[in-house]
Amino acid sequence: MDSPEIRKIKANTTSSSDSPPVQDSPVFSYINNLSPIQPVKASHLAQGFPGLNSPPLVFTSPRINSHRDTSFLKRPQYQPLSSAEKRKTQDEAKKFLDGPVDPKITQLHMRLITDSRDCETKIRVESQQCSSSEGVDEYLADPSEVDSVDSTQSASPCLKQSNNVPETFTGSKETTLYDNKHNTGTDLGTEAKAPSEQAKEDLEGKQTFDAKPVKIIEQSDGELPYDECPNIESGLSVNNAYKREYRQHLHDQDRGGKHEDDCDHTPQSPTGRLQIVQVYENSAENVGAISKGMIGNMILHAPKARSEQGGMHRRCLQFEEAPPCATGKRDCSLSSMQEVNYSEPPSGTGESKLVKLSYADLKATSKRQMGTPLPPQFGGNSPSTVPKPSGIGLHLNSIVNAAPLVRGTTRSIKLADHYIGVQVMKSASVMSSHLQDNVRCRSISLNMVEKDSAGPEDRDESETSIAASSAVPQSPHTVVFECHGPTHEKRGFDAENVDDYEECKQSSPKKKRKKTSSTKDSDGTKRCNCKKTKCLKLYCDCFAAGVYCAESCACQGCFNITDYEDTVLETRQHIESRNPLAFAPKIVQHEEEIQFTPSSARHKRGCNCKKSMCLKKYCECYQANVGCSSGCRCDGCKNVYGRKGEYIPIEHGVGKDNVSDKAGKERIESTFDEKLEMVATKKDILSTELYDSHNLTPLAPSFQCSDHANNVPKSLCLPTSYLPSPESDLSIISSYEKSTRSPLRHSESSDILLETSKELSDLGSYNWRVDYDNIGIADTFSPRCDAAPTTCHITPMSDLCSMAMVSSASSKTSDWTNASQVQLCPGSHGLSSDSSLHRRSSPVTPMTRLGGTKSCQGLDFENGLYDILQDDTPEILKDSSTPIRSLKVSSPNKKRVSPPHSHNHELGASSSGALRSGRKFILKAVPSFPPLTPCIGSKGSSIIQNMSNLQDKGKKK
DNA sequence: GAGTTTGAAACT
DNA sequence: CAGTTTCAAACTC
Repeated sequence: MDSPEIRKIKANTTSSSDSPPVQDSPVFSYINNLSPIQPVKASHLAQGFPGLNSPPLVFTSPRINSHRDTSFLKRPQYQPLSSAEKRKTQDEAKKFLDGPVDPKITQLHMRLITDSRDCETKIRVESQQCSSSEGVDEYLADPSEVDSVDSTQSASPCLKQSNNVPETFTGSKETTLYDNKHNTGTDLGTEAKAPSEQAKEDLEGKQTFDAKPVKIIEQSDGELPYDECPNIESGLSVNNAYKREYRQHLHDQDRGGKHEDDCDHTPQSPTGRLQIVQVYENSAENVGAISKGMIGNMILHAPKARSEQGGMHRRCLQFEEAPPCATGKRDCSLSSMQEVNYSEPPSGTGESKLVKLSYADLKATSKRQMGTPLPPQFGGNSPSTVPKPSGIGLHLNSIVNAAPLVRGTTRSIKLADHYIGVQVMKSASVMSSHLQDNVRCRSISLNMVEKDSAGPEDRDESETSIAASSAVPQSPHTVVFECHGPTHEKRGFDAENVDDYEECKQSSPKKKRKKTSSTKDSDGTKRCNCKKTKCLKLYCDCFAAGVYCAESCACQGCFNITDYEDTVLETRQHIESRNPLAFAPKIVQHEEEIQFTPSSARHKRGCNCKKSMCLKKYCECYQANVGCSSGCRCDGCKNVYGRKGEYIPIEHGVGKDNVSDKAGKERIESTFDEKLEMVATKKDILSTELYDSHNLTPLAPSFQCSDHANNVPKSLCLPTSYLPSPESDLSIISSYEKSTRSPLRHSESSDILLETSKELSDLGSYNWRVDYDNIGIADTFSPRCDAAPTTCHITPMSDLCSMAMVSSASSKTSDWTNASQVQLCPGSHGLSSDSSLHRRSSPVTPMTRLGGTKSCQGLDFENGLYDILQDDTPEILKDSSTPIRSLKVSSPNKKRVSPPHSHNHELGASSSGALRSGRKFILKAVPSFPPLTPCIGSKGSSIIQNMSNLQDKGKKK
């Protein structure tokens, strides 16, 4: 069917305007949808494109046809096109001809694309599985080149762009593509958008738009054409004929970036869809400028390519997302990795070595072991491991958290952060980078981004980090270990010569900058800048967090390094002797408050703000994203998270079962809403705060986004139990304390994650997840939503990932993490959504918080935080746990579980599922997170924000 | 980047 | 416990 019609169309198009009418005909459009490519091919190349069967296989629907057509066309075209000149001439002529036709076609393609998108999930899997991608890729690879050549030859901008795309394959593609995209986007984007958008709107609606800009960037940046790009291009170009070529050009551009991303990351994740979609959108928009026809083609190709290859590529691009998808695996792997690492960390060297190779090279100079927990007393060396767990569900968080620990990771994280920042702005693709894979992707993406914008150093770092990550396959731990290496170095510096240390610092202006710029690293790990205390007083965030100073730290004469473990321990003990709770988590849930609101996380000591009105980071409560409590002595408290005297209406409690019961729910919700509003209104503040928290955790980006979204989140936030996060954090903390005491943390955390993923799917948590998924879907900020659900299905982890994906779609990474967290909680943690949430959010955040410095500990929980808790906190916690209001439950594991209501508030708030979920989960989850109580607040807020963002998005939609 | 502000930590 | 000093982060310019 297609062929004849297509041919006609082609002829028409080639001939001139005739084609438009034909295209206009619904039948024609339908045909085009089925196989838009073919027609073009036929007309132009006439090469016939036997059509790639593989694609069709994947796409049974119209797409298939189109794909087939394209594929077929591509091959045939390719051959015929082998003569680049001919193609060029043809292309040019076609361009003109196609131009008009393309719009229609594009619309059709759009439909196809949308269909393809729908199918993308399937396709992704299929594509990967199916030979279509490969076959096509192979087939396309050559064509792409040809096309590119042709295009290049052809003066038409489209061709140029396409040309660029091919180039990008080599590695520069991303940038080139990106540039092209932007350029074209600006120039052609408007034109192209119209058709593409229309088509999209028709089919998808407006989903693509949001993601486009960001995605594009990401794609261009993150997505490297390494693997697939060529293929994609080829595929695109191959598609032959005018449209195909044009498409290819467009696709190439788009895909170039996408593919690159995909290549970098991996086609695995369902995220590919999102990415693809985004890419598509991006391409459509950007490419749009090229030419409507081209755009249409591009779109068609893009979708196809997506389905075929693009899906994979984009998926890869979406690494972040993909990671989430893979999170299940990743988590498992990570958990295993973590476990392994954990076991290793004690030795420390083993892991560190691995990391060191890459990381050390990169940041061999790193002064300190960022995340390294304080010496045995504090928490042993293993901290690095902990981060992974946190990272599992919430890679971002974990990353952020972990980053502090490991230099390499931190950099990667930093990069990721930057990237995230961009991505957040752009898309959620980065968001997803929960798992190591994600990390890789991020790092890669970051690298990409950095290449585009960042300086060479960062690039190198990112690359190295990436390499490291790759070397250590996906084990954030490795990164952590790397940190150890640096720490030793730092030790050397600090230990003997502060001057040297300073010199070293000077040597790394970037580090200093980062440090100076913000106390927290991009990772979210804290960086100290101590000058007089030698990092041996609570003034030092690192020391206070029970973590060794890291490279990023700009401290002078630092003694908070492994070399001075003894000194550190002594000092710590001394401090503890004076104040047993000195190292205890500052944020705790108040049972009293809990009654009112599940999420009653509060600062243990309370703030004493006089001028900041608790609206700035001067306020520890605000900094921790927790509300002020009666314990605060602040004046004129306006804490967005909860004013003094009023309990934060965290959703936890309200969230569902727990809170709902209480009449306080409404109040809480209202208060929470108000808070949210406050936040929204105070975007700046929140942004800063959130940002900080974000820094700590992946969530931050999302938060930011959410923040940007602002008020919107409220509705979302409320429904979600995320708000409780702070509380959860507290609960987590308490649990953490308990857990920390128990050696389970790491294994548990990791295990929990894995289990959670599984269990969640298996257990009722699944429902819970579903809810989140639904939410995310409802949000359906973008095509991602679609992908997300699908991804979720892929695996339990995937579910979480998908959730994350979904969330990421809306808020992207951060959201994703949150979602994932939530999911994890319900499932594995059964503990409770809270626990899961907490873990994800809090665990991560805690990691992040503590993490920067403590993240390692957190990572090391077993060794680091765990030790810390045991050593310091344990006592403190033991005592403090009860002493501290926040610590509700007695037993670490039971903490959450035992106090049904109160816990429910904490946990329940996060989700009923959590409550539903078994205790096991909770217990497990708890252990890992507790250390980072401070983070909790941020997490919670981040989660909430994410939720709110999602909600907002959904509302907007 | 330097200087100021802020509030926690430390000290008395 | 209160008051003061020290300190480092947060913030501003």
